[in-house]
Amino acid sequence: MVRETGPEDTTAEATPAERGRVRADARRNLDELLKAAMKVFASKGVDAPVRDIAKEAGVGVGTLYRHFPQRSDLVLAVCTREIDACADAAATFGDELQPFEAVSAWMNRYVQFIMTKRGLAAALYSGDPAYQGLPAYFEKRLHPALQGLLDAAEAAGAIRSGLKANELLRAVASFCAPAQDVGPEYPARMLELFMDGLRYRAPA
Amino acid sequence: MVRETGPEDTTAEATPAERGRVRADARRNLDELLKAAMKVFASKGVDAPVRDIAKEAGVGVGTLYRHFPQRSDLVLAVCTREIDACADAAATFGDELQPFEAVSAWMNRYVQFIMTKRGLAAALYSGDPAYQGLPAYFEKRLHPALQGLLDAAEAAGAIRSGLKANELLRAVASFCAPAQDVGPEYPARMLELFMDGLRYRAPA
DNA sequence: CATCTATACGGAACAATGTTCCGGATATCA
DNA sequence: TGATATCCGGAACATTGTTCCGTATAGATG
Repeated sequence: MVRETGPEDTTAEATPAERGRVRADARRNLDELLKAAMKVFASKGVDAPVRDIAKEAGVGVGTLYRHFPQRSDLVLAVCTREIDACADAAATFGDELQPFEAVSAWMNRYVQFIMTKRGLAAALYSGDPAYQGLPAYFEKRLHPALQGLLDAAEAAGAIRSGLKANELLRAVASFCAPAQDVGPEYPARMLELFMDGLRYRAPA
Repeated sequence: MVRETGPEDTTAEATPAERGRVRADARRNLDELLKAAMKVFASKGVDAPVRDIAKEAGVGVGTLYRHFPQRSDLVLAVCTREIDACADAAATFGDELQPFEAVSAWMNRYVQFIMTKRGLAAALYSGDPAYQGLPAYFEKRLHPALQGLLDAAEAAGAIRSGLKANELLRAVASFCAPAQDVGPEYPARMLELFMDGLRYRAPA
């Protein structure tokens, strides 16, 4: 992260990656690392040792740290990637499903995302400044994704009007929070209620 | 934690503490450790190293681990103690203040408790089984504490009726959650609103 | 195809921290 | 005062995040 002080590099190349020249093995390893991290985080939680991830990726720890200078950078990258995947699903559902079904399908996708990211929630609450930007990214990607489906459904008269995507996201996330007295199917039931509520006052 | 397998110990003495005979220095050290832990957790967060706590208590790590076999046991003990302190304050306020003022004073105390235990919230959300019982203890102590004050205030006609202590606790805790766009005085303002709401429909 | 160099890799080594172990100190009792 | 159950201190061990550097190699060049 040290920048050379020559007069010509204030605008252009600092690192090979930024010059667009990345060795093929580097790119491949970065991909392996991300896949491995997702797998290990899913099975052992976000607190899994870095070495486990490196081993799963078939790579040394040095390589891991070359791509992700801090452990939190890896966590961040995985989160970002999964937020993206969830957001991108909206476009697919919007294309392939009826307006209301698209909203419903996406909300289920969203619940699944939230439920598998419990350890991550802990990281957020920990106050580690490395994760400060995540909530903003979460909102930046997921809000428009849902709002688009909502607008389409409202335009089609399939759901009531005046719904705020952010409020739905927050509410659904909140009842996905862990509780000791309810079963794992609880969030799904609550979401069903929610979705029925959405269309209860639909004009059409 | 290993129990000897003799036939006579199924009902009685297993450890000297359970026989009621604890050496004075042991009891004193346990107290020092708790005080030290509270101080260190408050200044460096709940992730502070065990050695720091031992040093603050003027004690070796071995001693710390004798009293708290796991790090989480120490955290647990501190939490329990602070929950107790908060709950016990209700009796004091109930004795010394007018019914409504008692409720108000305790709610402020509760907010203060919640605000200083942010790192702890992270521990809870982490899913570590060591902390599984904490929410139940939280509810067991705090619910009756507030309910008592609420009942007294309602009986005196100082607040509206039908309030559920648990709902108030949950709601207040929820707006004490960290948010990046509000100042530190936000919870206090919200609580003020809440308290005004409490007496708005009071009969007297 | 051979050579060369910037780039990337692997894993040993280091540092911080939770946990265990045991020789020695000491409170308590007779 | 002496015996002994109990407790203490801190060195040692295990795990995990992070750094370092000698080695390997992708990709360019001839």
